[in-house]
Amino acid sequence: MPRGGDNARLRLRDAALELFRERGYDAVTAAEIAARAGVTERTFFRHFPDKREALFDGEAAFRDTLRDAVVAAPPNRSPLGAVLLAFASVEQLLTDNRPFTLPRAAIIAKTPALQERVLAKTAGLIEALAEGLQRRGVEAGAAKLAAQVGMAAFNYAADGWGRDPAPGLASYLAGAFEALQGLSSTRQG
Amino acid sequence: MPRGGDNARLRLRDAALELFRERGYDAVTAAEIAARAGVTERTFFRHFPDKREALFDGEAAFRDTLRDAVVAAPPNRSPLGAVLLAFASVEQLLTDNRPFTLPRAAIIAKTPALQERVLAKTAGLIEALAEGLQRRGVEAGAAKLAAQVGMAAFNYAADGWGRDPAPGLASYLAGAFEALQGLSSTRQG
DNA sequence: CCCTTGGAGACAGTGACTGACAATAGCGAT
DNA sequence: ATCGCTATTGTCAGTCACTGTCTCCAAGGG
Repeated sequence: MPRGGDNARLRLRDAALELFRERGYDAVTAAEIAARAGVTERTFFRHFPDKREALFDGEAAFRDTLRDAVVAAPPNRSPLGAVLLAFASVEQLLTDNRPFTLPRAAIIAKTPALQERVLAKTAGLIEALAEGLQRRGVEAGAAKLAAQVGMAAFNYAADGWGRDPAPGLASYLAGAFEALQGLSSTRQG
Repeated sequence: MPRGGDNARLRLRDAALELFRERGYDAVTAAEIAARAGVTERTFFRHFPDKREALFDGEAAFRDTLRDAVVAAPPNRSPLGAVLLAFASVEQLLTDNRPFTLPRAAIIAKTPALQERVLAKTAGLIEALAEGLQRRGVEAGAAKLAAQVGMAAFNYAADGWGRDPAPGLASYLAGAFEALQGLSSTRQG
């Protein structure tokens, strides 16, 4: 593999995050990102299929981790239980990545184009979860449904976790599971 | 309202659908759509914020209809019950629009960029459902959760309905509701 | 030492979108 | 009829995301 010690892809990713933080996503051109990384615009597009993707590097790996965690869940777990356990198992990973994901979230919150890409990534995660469930013998339709519901529960839990991480993600996930049961009852909290 | 008898927006929408069907989304330029509609490219972008949006004209109205249906559901309904009832109430509307949505779906299935936009529109629908639930007194977090779960159930139901419309959408929605209960049990269907 | 391989530069081109300004068509008021 | 008023469109110029193609160069293997 040519190209000396430094990895152009990493420099591009970092340069993009920096510039987006400084001036906002829309006000930064791909050429500027490339310049800060010390390469040409063409090279930027060799590493990332489009400008947005520079902010989502590594998502594929996370996707696979999550899918494998679903497969690895104890076989006596229900579909939804396996998904929630998988989310709980990546708590440490999510915590470690926070210094990177927090500023990223701030940028995304300001630009609709990036929010759209987040939705696409989320859909990819759901698909991976469903695939993991199918490997456990869950029927395709039920797997998709459970994956979607599990993702909704995770979002619900992550919302609380973001506000106060002390109780731990697992605790919030348990709360989300209970909230799910309440959705079918007329009694409202 | 100036401009003779014909509505440029409708012509643009129709022209876009035709051209996308003929040659695929990517191979059609905005200028070509405008030309077939008898206007200039600039006018196209006055009616639609971007090229994709030409395929999603009217979604905002559908969104409002669905939200109002949630609000109008009998007050004794559970959050999830209100959402599912709202979906059932638009069955006729969905059936009527099928001649338009079917070819559209074929185009979308072929182009990732449009699939991403579908996800954004779906997120908008979920938000509208959640807003309707909040107007019924459901707490914000629970409303979002119920809206997401309800949308997942609708997708599950619509999948079966698309394959065999005879039993009616409401019947499939009831089946989805039952499937939801099964997600927490180890027993798999 | 040559030859293969793959990342990177250079260059030109397409097409989505935007801002600014001018032109026109219908409409109500006079 | 005519004078504006306003909504809609045309025109033009420009930016920027993204792509194809060709060339160049560094490393590694024989």
